[in-house]
Amino acid sequence: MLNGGQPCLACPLADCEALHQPPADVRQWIAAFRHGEMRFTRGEQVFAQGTRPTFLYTVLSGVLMRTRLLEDGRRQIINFMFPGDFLGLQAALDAEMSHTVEALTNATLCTFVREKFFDLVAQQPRLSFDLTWLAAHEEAALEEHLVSLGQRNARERMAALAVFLVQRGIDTGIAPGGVLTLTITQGQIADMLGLSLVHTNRTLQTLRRMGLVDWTLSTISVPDIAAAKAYAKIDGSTFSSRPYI
Amino acid sequence: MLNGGQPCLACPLADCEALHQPPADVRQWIAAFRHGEMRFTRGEQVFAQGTRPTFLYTVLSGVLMRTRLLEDGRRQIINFMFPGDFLGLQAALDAEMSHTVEALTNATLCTFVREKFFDLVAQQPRLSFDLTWLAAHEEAALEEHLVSLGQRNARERMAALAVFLVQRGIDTGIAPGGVLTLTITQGQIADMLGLSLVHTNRTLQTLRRMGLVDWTLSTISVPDIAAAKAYAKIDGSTFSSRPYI
DNA sequence: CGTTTTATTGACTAAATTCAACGACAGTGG
DNA sequence: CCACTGTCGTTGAATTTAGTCAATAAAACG
Repeated sequence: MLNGGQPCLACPLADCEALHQPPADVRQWIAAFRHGEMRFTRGEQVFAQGTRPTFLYTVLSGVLMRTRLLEDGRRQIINFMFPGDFLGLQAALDAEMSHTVEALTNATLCTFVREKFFDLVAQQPRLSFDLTWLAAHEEAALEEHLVSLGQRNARERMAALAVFLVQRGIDTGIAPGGVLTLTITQGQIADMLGLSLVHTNRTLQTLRRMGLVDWTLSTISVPDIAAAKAYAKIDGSTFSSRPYI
Repeated sequence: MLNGGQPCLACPLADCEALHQPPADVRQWIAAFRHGEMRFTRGEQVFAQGTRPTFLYTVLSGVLMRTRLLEDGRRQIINFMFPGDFLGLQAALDAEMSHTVEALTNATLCTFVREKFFDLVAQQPRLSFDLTWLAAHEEAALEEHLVSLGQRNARERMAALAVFLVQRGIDTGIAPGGVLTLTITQGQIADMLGLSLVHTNRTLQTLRRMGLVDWTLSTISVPDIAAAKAYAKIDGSTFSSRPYI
């Protein structure tokens, strides 16, 4: 968890096909604007529900999850965060975080000082626009999860989640050959899908037997994405091609 | 559905306590920027899933809902939109709408031309900031709904929804005395909460008998909001005080 | 090699869905 | 004024889905 790190000119996201790459001048501006880099190890919290963090983050590498807790201990996983995602929009607006963010793998984050957020909006409309793009995209993902929890049964939900994770892995270049190496326990799947642990286990076995997913503790892949999408009733319109920040 | 209408200087949202009011110069700018007003009657669609609309909207009066359809007819209501809310962020970024927006009451919307959206971001950082605020707030609402669908049982879900609707009605000044006059059928409640119609009916009766909600076809109120929040395990941190646009 | 976490299984219970009617009510046209 | 139609709400019974409890097996970890 330290500052410094290489300048933006060597940003690891520069190779990412899926992101727009900013022109040189904007890149210079970001290099001056950003605060540094931080590393988090698997299981570490980036920020906690109910706090007002000092920093905002962009994911440079790694996968994280956003969770929300009820007082009685029940936990809902809201979404997973991949390279290129922005963390802390609520904090940017001086609000209390409504959720916790925790690293699922070792992760490197690019840090920004929260108080300077308005400068970004005022001075870099293009970056501001991209941030709005990210927010709209994130909202669409939450919509899709709402559809899952509200309308799909356990098997459909799990198939939809597998497709979502693999797709994001492919889009962000961390799932070579369509195989995403990411440790997710069945307990975490249960907390994401709103199912009990036992039912999650049985459902996962069913999907494996059906040949719809190939999902173990540490890797996820979907042999036939089109078939899985059809099974889970996911419509084709995935919008891709992501902006930079 | 016509243009014109009164200028922003007489905007109906000007009286709304919960919104920041822009300074005179910004207000002038908006008056020139906006396209006009449109009226929608109950049941009319503002835009449809899968399309790229020409206009973006701000809700001046009325209540609307955002829904998402699966091919087989299952429907999930994503959220309800109240005065001050912004519609079409996805469209602003030239993406296809992932959902349908439909008026639940007669509604007046302030219209903006989609192509000019970037001008707003570039010329009015403060408005851009507020838009980001709205997006973050909307995301927090979706999070809360995800928690409902994933972790709460039918009774808790319904209590949480009642509290949410009444709270929003109060915050936007359309629920005098804490009573929100809004026609929502049990079928719509079912589609919001991911429950069957029959179970929705029985759950609603239970909540009425428990005295937790007073919810009929056309009005919603919650006699003891604190008690209902405790019952539904809603934590206190509601963030209010909304920006303008 | 023990310890902890994670996965799996069976038996039982609770929650929610489905199917199938029926009732209440408002609007319409004769 | 009254039958006709459509929407919305309500009820009972049977069924399915998912949750709970309790125990064991299998990996992963130091």
